Amino acid sequence: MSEGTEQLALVGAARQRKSRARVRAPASSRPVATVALDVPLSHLDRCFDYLVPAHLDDTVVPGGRVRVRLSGRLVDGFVLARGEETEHEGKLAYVDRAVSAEPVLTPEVAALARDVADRQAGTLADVLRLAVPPRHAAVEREASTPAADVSAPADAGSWSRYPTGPSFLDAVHRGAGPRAVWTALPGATWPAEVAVAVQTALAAGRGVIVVAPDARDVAQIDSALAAAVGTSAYVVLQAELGPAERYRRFLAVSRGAVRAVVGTRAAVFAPVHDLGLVILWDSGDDSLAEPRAPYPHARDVAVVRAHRSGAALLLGDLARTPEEQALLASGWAHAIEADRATVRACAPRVEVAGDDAEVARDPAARTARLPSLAWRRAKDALAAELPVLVQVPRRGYLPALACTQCRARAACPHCAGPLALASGHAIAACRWCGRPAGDRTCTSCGGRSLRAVAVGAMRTAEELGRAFPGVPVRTSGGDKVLSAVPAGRALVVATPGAEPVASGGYGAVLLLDGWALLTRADLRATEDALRRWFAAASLARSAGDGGRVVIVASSDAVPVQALARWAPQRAAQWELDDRAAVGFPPAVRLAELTGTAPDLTDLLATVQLPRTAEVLGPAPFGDIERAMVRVPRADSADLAVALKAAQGARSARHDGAAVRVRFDPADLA
DNA sequence: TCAATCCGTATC
DNA sequence: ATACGGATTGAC
Repeated sequence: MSEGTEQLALVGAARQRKSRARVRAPASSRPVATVALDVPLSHLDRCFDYLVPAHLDDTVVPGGRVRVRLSGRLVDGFVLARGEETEHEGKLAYVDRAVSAEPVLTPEVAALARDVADRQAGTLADVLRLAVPPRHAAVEREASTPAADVSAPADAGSWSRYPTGPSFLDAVHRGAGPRAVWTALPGATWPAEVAVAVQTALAAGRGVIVVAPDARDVAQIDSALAAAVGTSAYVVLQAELGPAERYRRFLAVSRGAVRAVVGTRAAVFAPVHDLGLVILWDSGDDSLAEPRAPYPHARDVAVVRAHRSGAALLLGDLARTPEEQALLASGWAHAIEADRATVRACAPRVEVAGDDAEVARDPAARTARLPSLAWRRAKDALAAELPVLVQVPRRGYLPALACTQCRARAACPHCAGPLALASGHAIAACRWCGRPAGDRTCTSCGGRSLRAVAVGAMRTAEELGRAFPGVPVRTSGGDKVLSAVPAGRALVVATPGAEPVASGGYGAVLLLDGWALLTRADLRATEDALRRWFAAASLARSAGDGGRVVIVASSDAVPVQALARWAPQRAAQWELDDRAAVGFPPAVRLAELTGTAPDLTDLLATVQLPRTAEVLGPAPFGDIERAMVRVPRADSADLAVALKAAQGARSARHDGAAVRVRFDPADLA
């Protein structure tokens, strides 16, 4: 045989093998598989039907993973359904391979993910990447360990401190799907209260999801839950687990072996069976905003999921976010909060050291620029052998422009966006719509001049320590965060969000540089400052036990007064009203579009926006550009549909790069 | 008149 | 991405 004919024979054999493999028959029952493909293209974000070959009949299951051919190349996908019919007019291709017969994508989560993708103008594939962890074949072969049964109903316990608390638990027990915004009383009881709610749903035979912003909060809930129902009644899901363990626990949930999940933001998608309750703790923390496309916030996902599935929803905080206030104002959720007398009994006494406060005479305290009130309260606590917490702002907040007279945030007269001085320009311009703001007056005091607020001048722990000689100093922040400190005389210096819990509570909590948190160049600065103040102040002992909080800030600022009166509800309503007045979320729906100038221009020219839409910009945004589109909340869905359609048209034409679309971004400056 | 090539569009 | 169809172009 010559070399040439040998080659021909080989090619012939290969072709024969191939064609023999092609002689396939469809499965005799439900031969059509509807598949959601893992492709990044926006215009391909829909289902495709494939034929199930007979030999894959048992392994192509709804919720399982397959590999199929799409226009010549092999792509991964999830089977959404098996059926008899297809709507597709043309010929169906066969499923190429059944990757896994493990039904990891439950119908409920698939529908939720579709809903979330639509609301965020994103693709189902992107949401599924957030919702379903990567497969681990070895783990899939293991059996899941069934959870311990929880049959003992929980005692309402400290929930009875809230007038509507017991009725909420009762409604959860009945499976009535109540929705509540819960303002937790200060102190360390909230994890135990979360555990009671979880136990209530579990004892009623329902599934539960608890989501918290970070590993520290998850750990607190974990230990309270372990005490209430035992560690084998639930799983903890967080990113730090590693792929195998993460998938193992995920499978325990998707197989129904475990009914309760505690975790960070991705846990809101956990395929818990017969979901009866979703709890979201501290939803104002921006770790709950997903940083990957399509940027859903765990709060929005939780709201949508509870709404779709009829599960109960509990949004718990020490303060209250404007979004929660909006849910209450619309009547969608009801409030769980203690009456004034109970709040007064649990809260510490909050005192304000104003801007012009007298600085302590003590030389060391003077060096640390400690107001004398703060210094005295700390001294008293230390004398009583109690720890003192000092909250100091982090370095490196974005410098904001503020009114020289009253320190109010400088806002654009046209769209209320933040003003900034571009390098080399003497006139401030709006970062959102780009308009120069040469001749403006401050809306709060009428002042005409602006200045950059130098924030983040962090006082060092050593500096503060010198004001209290002989007292042990502990620091918590950055990459070394303490979760707890023992009772006893100590000075604990922490950055916001990194405050350790003190056993028995702090004798005094000093919130230094309050105005620095308030004047951050972020639209959520006020909300965020309040959340961090309430969180730190909640670690103090109650007023009756001598707990004192000193905040160094202007005493006539509304948020400062809200803290002093321990009235997070009033602060949230005030903030929501303010956002409505200037047109910020959650009073409106705002889409942030970022991309190169040509891409943005093209998208904005293509998109068929709702009539009510207002376009701000594009304006420079780092190396690229940014535009904002805002609509009344009633038109949110129309805006998302319009942006999705425009993105789809662009991706179908292969016109330029995609434009990033984020709705109501958590960090807005 | 026919084939090679280009462009736009769908992808099951 | 790649494949396909229809239109366009260029050589005979």
